[in-house]
Amino acid sequence: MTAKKKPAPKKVAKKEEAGVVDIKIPRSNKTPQTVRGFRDILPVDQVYWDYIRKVAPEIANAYSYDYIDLPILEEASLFVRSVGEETEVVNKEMFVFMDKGGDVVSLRPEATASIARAYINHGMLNLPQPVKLWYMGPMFRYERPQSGRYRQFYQFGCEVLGEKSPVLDAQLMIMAYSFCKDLGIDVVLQVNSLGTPADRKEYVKKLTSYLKSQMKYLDEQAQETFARNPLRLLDSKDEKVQAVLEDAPQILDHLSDESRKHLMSVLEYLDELSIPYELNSKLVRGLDYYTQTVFEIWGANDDRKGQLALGGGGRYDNLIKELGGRETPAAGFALGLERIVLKLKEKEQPLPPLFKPQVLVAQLGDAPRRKAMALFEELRKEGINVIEAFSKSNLKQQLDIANKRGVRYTLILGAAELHDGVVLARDMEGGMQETIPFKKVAKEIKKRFTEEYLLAHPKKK
RNA sequence: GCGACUAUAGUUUAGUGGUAAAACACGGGUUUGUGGUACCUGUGUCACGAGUUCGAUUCUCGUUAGUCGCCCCA
Repeated sequence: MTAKKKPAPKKVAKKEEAGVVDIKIPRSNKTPQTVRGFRDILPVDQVYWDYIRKVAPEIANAYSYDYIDLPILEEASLFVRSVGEETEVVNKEMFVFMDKGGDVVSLRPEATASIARAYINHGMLNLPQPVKLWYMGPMFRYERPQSGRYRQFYQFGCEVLGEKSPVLDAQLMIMAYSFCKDLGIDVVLQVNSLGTPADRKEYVKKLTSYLKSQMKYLDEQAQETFARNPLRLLDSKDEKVQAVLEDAPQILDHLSDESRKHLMSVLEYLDELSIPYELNSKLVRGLDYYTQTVFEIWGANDDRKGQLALGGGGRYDNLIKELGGRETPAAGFALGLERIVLKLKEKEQPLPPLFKPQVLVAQLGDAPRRKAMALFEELRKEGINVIEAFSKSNLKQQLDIANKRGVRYTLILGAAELHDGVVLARDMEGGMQETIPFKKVAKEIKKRFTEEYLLAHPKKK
């Protein structure tokens, strides 16, 4: 009576049959370069990433999302089943290859599919619902690089599974909005609903028959898109296409009562909190798993042309079932962090670094250096932002570094000071110097950096 | 995947058919104890490969990479 198990997919007998080849790694005398679309994010740019790494967990924690690490490599079939076979992401942008065992694997092009897989694999349906997860990490798509578009790019995303309440849709949008807002980026949400799969099917039928009557106004490329997925024509940037679409049926007019109610409820929450959004009936998303609410985050002053969405998301009530789990409603969003950084760089006020050195310990000679190192450790343990330049020997260089790093005080320790058991504290702003006994240094420095002191002596710049 | 443009020091740029210049940045120094100014000094196989030429960093072609548009997406 046991249901017949499907025979396990035949293991490919020989690697050769699977097309696995031993790759000879070419020897090159050229200086190595990063591969196309991949790049180093250098220390000068890390200040932006520091803020992102600070704000992302703040937002996630505030809404009770738990962090999850997901593998960068997955079975390629995961994405075919989730993102969709006919999507560009899957059929031409995935980093797919066969590993040495003959398995077809892919660098992840996005994380939602992995989240759904993890939810199923680990029986998260037995946890209190909804399960709220967030992640941050690199994604990979084999695309033509452009500004704000790399083959390795980073996403911050939040996913909520096991609950279909519209309040969660709204809350995800609020989170994405707040993330940008906290970083000082003005954004507007674009919101639409794709309804249930049945609604969507019905609408696509109507849209198709309308577009068929307009075929003569569509160019070859548009016709191709139409053949592949008529919905994709809706967000076309082509003016002619948009002209044709003016009289096209709107999806919002073809939602079932239930879908309409869901959307209205989402919008009411957004209205209540005065979150800026636009209802955009032409917003469709490139991933097949979306149902009901979909949204994107655009820069406040961007139009659709030439501007990239900072992020997007929506509801995917059928995905987990598609992947073999139980029917589980879910929703989520992801933000493109390179694009966030681009926005941060556009700001006129540069972001102040999160670590602001306060004091530099300078030393002259071997014995003073040993004492200076001990002093450095002491101040560090006291929580003072102290820096040093122990590899330098002359005072001039050390003061130069103190100046460039913008510390307020340089503590100078030479043979004379060592002998007297003091340091010379130089105020880098006025040039005033005073001697402080070793034992009092930490206390004195702290005193000078209390808030009252900073208020009375506002920082320069 | 398609189309266009670009490629000279770490960066931004000049320049020339006879093997390169400036500014800024960075390192060192201006008699080994005082920074933000000044002066001196160092740092380039002129992206890579081939062709034309007596000779190419300069002209031509190819490759690679970047930028922009399309496609698509974050």
